[in-house]
Order: sequence, then structure tokens, then C-alpha cells
Amino acid sequence: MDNLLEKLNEQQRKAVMHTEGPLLLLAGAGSGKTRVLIHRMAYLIEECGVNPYNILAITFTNKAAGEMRERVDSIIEVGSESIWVSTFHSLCVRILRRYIDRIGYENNFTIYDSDDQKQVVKEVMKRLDIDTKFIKERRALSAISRAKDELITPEEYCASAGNDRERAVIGRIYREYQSQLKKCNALDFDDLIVKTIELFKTNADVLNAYQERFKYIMVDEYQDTNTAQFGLISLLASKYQNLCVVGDDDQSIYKFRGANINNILQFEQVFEDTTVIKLEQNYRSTQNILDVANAVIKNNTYRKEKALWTENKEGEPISLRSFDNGFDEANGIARDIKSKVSVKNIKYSDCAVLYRTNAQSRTFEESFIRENIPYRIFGGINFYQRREIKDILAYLKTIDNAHDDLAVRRILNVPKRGIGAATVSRIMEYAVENDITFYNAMLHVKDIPSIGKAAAKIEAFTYMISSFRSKSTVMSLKDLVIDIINETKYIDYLKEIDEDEDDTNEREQNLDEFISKAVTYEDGAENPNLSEFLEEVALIADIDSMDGSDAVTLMTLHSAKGLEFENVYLVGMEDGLFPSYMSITSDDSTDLEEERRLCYVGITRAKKYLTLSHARMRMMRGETTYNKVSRFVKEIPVELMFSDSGARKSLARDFEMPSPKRENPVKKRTSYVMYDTVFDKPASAGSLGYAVGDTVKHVKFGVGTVTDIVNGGRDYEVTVDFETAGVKKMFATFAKLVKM
DNA sequence: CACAGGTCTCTTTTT
DNA sequence: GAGACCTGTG
Repeated sequence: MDNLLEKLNEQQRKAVMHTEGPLLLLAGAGSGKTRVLIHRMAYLIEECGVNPYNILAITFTNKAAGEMRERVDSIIEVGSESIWVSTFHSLCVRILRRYIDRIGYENNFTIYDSDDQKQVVKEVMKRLDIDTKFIKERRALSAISRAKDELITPEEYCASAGNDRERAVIGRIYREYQSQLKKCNALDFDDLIVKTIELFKTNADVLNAYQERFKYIMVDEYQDTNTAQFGLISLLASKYQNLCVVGDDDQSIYKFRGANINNILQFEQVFEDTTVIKLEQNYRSTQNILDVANAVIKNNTYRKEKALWTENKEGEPISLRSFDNGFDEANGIARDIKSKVSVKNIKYSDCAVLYRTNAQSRTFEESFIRENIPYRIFGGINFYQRREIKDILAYLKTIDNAHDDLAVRRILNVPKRGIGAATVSRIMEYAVENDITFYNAMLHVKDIPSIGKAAAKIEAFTYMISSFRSKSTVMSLKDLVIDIINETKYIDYLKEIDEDEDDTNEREQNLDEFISKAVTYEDGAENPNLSEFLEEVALIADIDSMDGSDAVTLMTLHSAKGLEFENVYLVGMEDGLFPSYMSITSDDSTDLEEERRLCYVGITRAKKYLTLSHARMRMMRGETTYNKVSRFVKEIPVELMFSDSGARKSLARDFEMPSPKRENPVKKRTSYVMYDTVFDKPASAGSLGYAVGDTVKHVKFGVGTVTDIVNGGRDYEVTVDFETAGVKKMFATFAKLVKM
């Protein structure tokens, strides 16, 4: 242990040895915070005699939890397996599985994923006769989710509506949504936290038991916790006050999901006698990369001042590369990876391609396949969200919990049994009238009037389910799944629905994969059972755990948080893509700051090499768009960034566009790109044919008044207040506004 | 009453 | 480009 402590710097050591009382660790990117957490656990156990059983470490993602688990196990010799390393959500599930009956649910509740949530909201809105034109499902759903993050109940939400019509309507949806979930004995992701808090608040004995168990609590990525999560850990830690949270306000990137930055800023007020320790030495990146990161993040106004420094070498300048389009970008990056692998002692697994949106992954995937580069994509279409997997899961869920209406209805006519929408709505009506679940209504199918010949089909279905149910008590999980696939002739069904034989084969492979996952679960579990398996599946967001194989990592910037790579590519550095169009046009300036933090996260993933790239033309949602170089790129000092000859050429062309007659201004320069010089010479505003105050017409938005024209480099950003569409910001070249 | 094919919309990030 | 939704046909 002494040995272990020696490897830490002074601040880190301080943090490790501060074991009693609340501790706030402000840890910059790459400052070794995970290292500190793990050493702290080791110190608690080996030096302070703390029982590992009393330690709880909470992370944000499964990936992070898995990684921490691994590192904990490798450093701590005895008892590491008793430390509870978990995400917020899986912690709550484990607690609720034991005690949720105390607050009126059954312990075998199901967990609804976002598809399920959407479905429920849709039905609720239909039932309440709310036009989706006025309030979109997405909007209602995110409002509900925000409310839960803030621990606002449906009643409170409705009460606070006042004169706000929209809020009142959403309140009604929220209330109905919640009672629907209750009826189905289901919880959504947010409920997992909310209901655990409810359980603790109403059952002092349960809370006390967990307070006694978790005497030492550590929370990683604390900047991303929301109000509910903070409430939860506050409750748990309130007795012993041994709470250590680690975070970095510059890496807060989940505001859209309810993350509350005040949790960091106000921590010291909530927990008195908090010790604050800052970790500012970066061990990960070269000086150059760190300078780039600092140059970008300093443009944010809402942040705690920090001085991140490193003893690492300066390193190579980062590179900026331009491409004509997204395909060229992918090919160019693929070639660059190949050359780095062959020349620079870099492995494929040292490389990561990070993008803003999942949709960008596809181009890279295709390119990598062509170039024979091993790769692995994280996130995106989750394995467990694939149709065939969701179908089989729905069978398992129905067998496990017949209250789960959504699951039942998903498979009622899958494979096709000739049970159509009309029959389903008859059953639903009956279920609502009698206040019973969908499945129970089906059991009474004979009492449902006008259901006609469909009744026999329904009975056949419920008979099949109950026979699966009795089989499930004697069969292994693996055999049950195989039995379901065979009995329902599911493979034949796949052949029916897929035009393409390859698609069917892929789906079959996925089913095989699913079966092996079931086997893996059964082999690993102490007491394997269907409910627990379903719960594990529900909480796994992606096919986690980077296994050892040598492959390039492809993921969104969001999922990259907490990871590090020798060689990083930040691709699609274009205004409108990153920062996203939404954040540029938002009237809330903190949205753009969140994007910038995301950029900061991306940059600081790189240890040695960092490449930024952008495409001048890109296919986005079926349309060709021309985007400017990301404003974040322009925040990087030129002396830190190298652009190769191809990039220089295309950039020169790029910036020349507004004034075609001018000589190439970039040509005279060194290899560094001089943005400011170039940007000072755009087309004259007069060439637009309109000015601030003019009335203009837009093809889609109609008539409006120009309120602002901003010189954005090679194009103008025009703000127009439209009579019907409201205020919009757009690029002059594409807006094609006509003066009236 | 079920199903197939055509039309429409909507796009960020995730446990 | 993909998915949800609607409409016409068998």
C-alpha cells in the first residue's frame, strides 16, 4: 500500500487519505480521478480496516462500472468482490426488486425502455384525445422525464401549471402515463430512481439498512447527476456523511437529460464541513493537446476557473483535415489509421473515431469494411433494440409478468396469427372499462361482445403463453428461448417479413447470439431466473465491455467520456453538425456551451495524436448540405494546428467563396491556417439584396422581418422574425430570402 | 377485418 | 434515409 501511495501526487494522496466526512473532488480531464477512487477504496480497506462490504461506488455507465470493477479487482487483493460497484440504475433495481412491494408494486416489475415509453405516451394521448399536432409525443415524454428528474409528481406538476395551457395538458398526460405504468407493474428508467427515493422516504427501516450497509459512498462523473440522483445519494449518505464525489464541471454534457450542475456548485452547502480538493495535473495528453483543449473551453463563461497542466512533452501539433464530402472523410481517416498503424507503432485498438451523432457511424463502417480495418461500434442501434430480439424478449416478459401490456401486445400478432388492430382495440376497451390488464381481458375474451371469430385465436394465444409459463419453471432459459422460437415458427416469420435473405440470416445470427447470452447469464448467476435475466438485459445499453480484440473504436462523443486513446479523430467538425444546428439556433446560450464542453471532452480523450476533420459537403437526412468549419475549430490557436496540403487547398477554396476574384490569401502563408485573416474579407452585405429591417419572404416559413445579419465567415447568418414561424436563424446562401 | 403499399414527417446526445 | 401513419384492396 505504501508503494501505491507513492505513485500518487500530493493532491491525489490527500484525496485518498481523506476518508471520513464529505469530500468534493474537482478533477480535470485526465487527472487520474478513477485512479484516486480505486486507491481510496484500497486505502479504506487495507489501512482503515473498513469492510469492503460497506463500500459503494457509483458510476454513470455500465462501461465505466465494468472498467472500475476490473481495476478494483486487480488492485485490491482481498474482498474486492464485496465492494458494490454499480450504476445508479442497477443499484436502484437491486433495491427495488427486494422492497418495492412496500410501495404498492409487485417485485417482478418490468422496466420500460424508451420505445415502450413512447408507445405508452402515444396511447395515453389518444385516450385523452390530445392532438399530437399541438403537443408532440417527444415533447410530452421529455417533459415527463424532466419532471421525474426534478422529483416532481404528476399532482405537483398539474398544480404548478397555473395559466400555462401546455403545462396543464402535459400534466394530464403525465398523470395518466404514470397510472398506466403502475397498472402494468412497470417502471421507466427515471422511476427507478424516483421510486427508490419514495421507498426510502416511506420506509425508515429499509433506508436505515442501506445506510448501514453503505457507510462509504463514492460517486464518479458527479457533474452529470440530476436532482433525483443527488437526492438518492444524499439520503444514503446522510447518516455517516462519508460521501466522496468526483466531477469536472467542464465535462458536464448531460444537461439535456436533466443533469444539474448545481449539484457540484452547491455540494458544500448541502454537506457541511466538505473538504474540497482539486486535481489539476493531467497525466494523459501531450502539452499541445492540452493547450488545444484549454483554448476551446476558455470560451465558456459558465465555468469554474481551472488550471490544468502537464509534465508531458509538447508532442506533435494536432491536425486538421478537410474533405469534399462525408465519404472522402471516412476514407481519408481509414487510410490515416492504416498508415499510423504501420508506421507509428499504434494498434487499431489505440484509435477512436468520435462523432456527434450516431448516424455518422455508417459511412465509417462501410469504409472500414472496404479497407479491412477491424472496428467496433458502440451505441446506436442497440443489440437489444433489434426487432427480433425485442420480439423474443417480449415473449419472455409476457411469460414473466403478464401485466406487461406492451410486451403482450407486441407479440400478440407476431408471428402473424390473424389478430388485427380492430380486435386489439376491442380488448383494450374491455380492459379499460373493467380496469384490468390487457392480458386479463384476453382471458375473458368470451365476455367481450362483437369480437366474433377472433375469440378462438385469442384463446389459442393465451393457452400458448400459459404453457410456456409452466415450461419455464422446469426448463433452462436457453431451452425456453429455443422452444419459443420453434413453437411460434419464428424463423419462418422472419423469412416472410424480410425481402432480403441476408437480412434473415443476420437476424438468425442475432437470435443465436441472444441464446448464448442467455447461456452466459445462466452459467454466471447464482440463482438464475427469468426476472433477473430480463432485468440485466434492460439495463444494458450497449454491448458493453471492450473485449481484448484489436479494433478501432467508433462512438459518439457522449459515450467517449471517461475513456482515453492514443490516437483520436474528431470527425464532422462542421457548424450545424457539431455544434449541432439545435444548439446554434437555440436562444439559450448555455446550449452552445454544452456543445463546447462536449468538444472539450472529445479533445481530452487523446493522449498523443489528435486529428480534426470536416467535410465541405455532406448528406444529412437525405439532403445535401454545405457546412462551414466548426466554430470550435476556429477557437484553436493556429500555431497548435497543422493542416496538410490537401486540407489547405480545400480550405482556401472554402474561404474564397464569398469573394471569387480575390487571389488565394492562404497560399502565402505557412502551413498553418489563418482563419481570422481570411474571415475578415467576406462578401459585402449589400450583395444579399436585403438589410436589417427589410421584409423578406422564405419558401417554407413565409413572410418575416430581418432582425439581424451576422458576418459568419464565408456566409451570413441572417435572423428573421417570421409572422407565423417565429424567429429563425439561417445561412443567407441557403435561405434564399427574397426582399418584398 | 387484415394487410400491403404509398405518403408523410422528422431528425442530438443516453441510463 | 428511416420510420410512422394512412389509405385502398382483397
